[in-house]
Amino acid sequence: MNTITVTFPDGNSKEFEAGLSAFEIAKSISRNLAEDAVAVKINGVVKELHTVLNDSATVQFLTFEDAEGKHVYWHSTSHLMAHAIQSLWPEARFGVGPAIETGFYYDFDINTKLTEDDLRTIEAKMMELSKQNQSFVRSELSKADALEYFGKVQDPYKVEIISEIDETAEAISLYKEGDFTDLCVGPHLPSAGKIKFVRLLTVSGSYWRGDEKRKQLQRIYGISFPKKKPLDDYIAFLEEAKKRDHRKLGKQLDLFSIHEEAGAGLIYWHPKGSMIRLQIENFWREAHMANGYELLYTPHVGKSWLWETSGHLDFYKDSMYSGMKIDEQDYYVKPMNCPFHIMIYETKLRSYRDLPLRWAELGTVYRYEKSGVLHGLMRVRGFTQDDAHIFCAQEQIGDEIKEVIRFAKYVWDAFGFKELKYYLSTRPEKAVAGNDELWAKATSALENAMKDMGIDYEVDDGGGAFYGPKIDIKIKDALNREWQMSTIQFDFNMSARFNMTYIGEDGKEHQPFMVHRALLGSIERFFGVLIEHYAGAFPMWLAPVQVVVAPISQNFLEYAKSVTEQLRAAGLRVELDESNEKIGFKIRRSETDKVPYTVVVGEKEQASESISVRKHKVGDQGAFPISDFIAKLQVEINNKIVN
RNA sequence: GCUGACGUAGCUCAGUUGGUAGAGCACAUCCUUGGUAAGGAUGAGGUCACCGGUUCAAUCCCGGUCGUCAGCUCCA
Repeated sequence: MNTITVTFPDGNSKEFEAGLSAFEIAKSISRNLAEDAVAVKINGVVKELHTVLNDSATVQFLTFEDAEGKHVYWHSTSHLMAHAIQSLWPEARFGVGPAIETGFYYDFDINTKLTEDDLRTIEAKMMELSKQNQSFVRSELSKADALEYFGKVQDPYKVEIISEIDETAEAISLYKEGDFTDLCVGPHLPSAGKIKFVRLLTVSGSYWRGDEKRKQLQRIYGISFPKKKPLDDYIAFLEEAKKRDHRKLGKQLDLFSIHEEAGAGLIYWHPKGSMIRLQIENFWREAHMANGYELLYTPHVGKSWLWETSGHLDFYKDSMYSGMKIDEQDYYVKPMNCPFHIMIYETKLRSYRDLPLRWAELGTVYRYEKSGVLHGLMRVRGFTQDDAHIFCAQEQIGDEIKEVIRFAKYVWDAFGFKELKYYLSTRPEKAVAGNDELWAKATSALENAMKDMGIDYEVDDGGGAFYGPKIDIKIKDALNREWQMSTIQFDFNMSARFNMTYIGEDGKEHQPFMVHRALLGSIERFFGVLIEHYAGAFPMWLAPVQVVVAPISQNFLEYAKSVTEQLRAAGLRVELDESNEKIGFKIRRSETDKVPYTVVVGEKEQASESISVRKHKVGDQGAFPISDFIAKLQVEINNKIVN
C-alpha cells in the first residue's frame, strides 16, 4: 500500500494511505473539521472536498470562515437556487450565476416577472432541496457533446457560452445536483445539505452578458450561511444600513431635499445641511491654504470654443447640459473645471520658476446622468467638486504626487476615516492622449510615490482614463463599506489641446505636467457618505446645532436665554427650546434630532448659576459651571473629536 | 436609457373589488408650568404625481409623461 505525506498550513505533516479523499483525511483529523470543511486547497488550488489524493501534497481545509470557502459555498448556493427555480418554472433558461463578494446571484430567463413574494417561495423550495442533501457531481464532456447536451435542453445562453470556449480547451465540466445540471468549472460543496440558511435579497433586470443591446434577464441576488447567527448578523447589518440611509436621515434631520417638479438630481441644501457644508468647506479652504494651494473661482458657463478645444463636445456632448444661445453664441454649462483653470494659466507666459502651481476650487459642475442612475446625494446631476489642478515640471511630479497623497490622508483623518485603500490604474487600450514616454513617466511617478511612502496598493491594469494614469483612494465607513472618493489623475489631453507651455531653465518652451485631483470627490456625495458614516450624529465640529438649551418650565425662560447668550458668545451653535412642552418632550426632541448636547435649566441651576448637561445617547452628565462646559466643548471642537 | 415595482395630508402609512378619503406624528389655538425620550382638548390641512382615454361616474381600469425605489448599462 502506497503512503503519501500530507503537509498542513501550520507546517506539520502526516502520513496517509494513497487514494483517500480529502474529506476522509479531514475526518481522521477531527470530526468537527470534516463537518465544517466546505472545500480543500491542494497545493494552493481550491478543489472539492471529495478529491482523492494519490500523491504527497500540501493540504488546507477551507471552511466558510475562509474567503475562498465562502466563495465555494455561495457558488453552490447559486446552483441550488437555479435548481429551485427550475423546479418551480420548468421553462427557465439560465445565464450565469457566480459567487460575488457578498453572496451570489443567478441570471435566468423565465416568462413570469418575479416579485418579492416569489423570493420567499424560492427560498422555501431551496430549503426543501437542501434537506434532500444531493451531492454535487462533476462530469466532463467534449465541446461537441456539451453543445449537444445544452442544445437538447434548449438553453441558448449555455450554448452561446460553450460555443465561445476555445477548441483546444480541455474537457468541459458539468455539475449535477439532484435533477439540475449546469455548465460550471466548479469547485462545489460535497452536497447541498451544507447550505443551511439562505436569504434572497433582490430581484431585478440585468442584460445578458452586460450588453444593453441584448435581452434583459432576471437576476436574483442572495446570500447564505451555514449557521443562523451570521445570517441574523447580516440581516441586522442590512437593517442598520437602511436606518443610516442618507436619503432617510436627510429628511428626518432636515438636511437637504430634491424636488421632482424642479428637476431630478439637483440638491437643495436646507439650513442645517448648509451649516454642515459650511464647516466642511471652511476646513477644506483653510487646509488647502495651509498646504500650498491657491484658491480660484471660475464661471459656470463657457462658450463652445472652450469645449471644442477641451474635447468635451467630442467625447461627452451627450452628458453635457445642452447649449444656450447668448448673442448668437453657444454657451454650455460646465461639466468640469479644468478648462477654466487652464484659461487662468494662459493669461501670461509661465516660467519654470512659477511651478508648481497648485490651484484649487470648489467648482460646481453639471452633468447629464441617465435617469435610472440618480441616487440621493450619491449620484446627482449638479455637484460641487473639490477640484484642484497642479501644473508642474517633469522633475517635480514625484514630489507633487507624494504631497497630494500625504494631504489626502490628512484630510480623511480629520473627518474620522482612518482606513484608506489605494488603487493604481494604468494605461487603457482606449488611451488617445500622451505618448509612451509620458505614460511611463507618470505611471512610475504614481507608483514610486506610494512605494516610497510605504503604501500598499492594488493595480488595475488598463483601468486608467484615456488621458492619463491615476490613483484612486477608497475609504471605509463605520459599517465597513468601501467608497471610492479621492482621485489623482494625470492629464495629457488638456495640456496638449490647450497648448500649455512654460519657459524652462534652458529658455525653451516645455509642456507642463497637469495633475487633476479631487479629495472628497463631490461635496454632495461626500455629505451622503458622511451622513451614513455618522448615522446622522455628527461630531461637535460639524453638528449644525451643537447645543439645545431646554428650560424646565416657562418660569426659567429668562435664565435659559441668558445661558443661550453666553454659549453663543463663546461661538457655539445653540438653539433655545422655548416651546410650551414638558422637559421629557424637549429631551426626546433633541435626542431624535441627534444634537450632541442638551442643557437643562430649572430652579436648581438658576439658583447656583450652573447648567445640567445631557449628552446625546449617553444621558445626564450632572451639573457644571457654564465656563467649564464651554471649555470642554471647545476642546472637542478644536480636536475634531468623534464620540 | 433598460427591466420590474411604486407615487394617497409637511412626514410615516391605512383605504376604496369604480360612487371624489382616514390614522399617528408635525402644524395652529387654548388648558397645563411639569426635572432628563411623547401632558390634555379643539382645529386647520388632500384636484389621491401630471396629462389623456374608457365609463352615467375614475384616486381605483387603460395609455402616456414626470419622479422615486431595486438592479442592469454608464460615470470625463
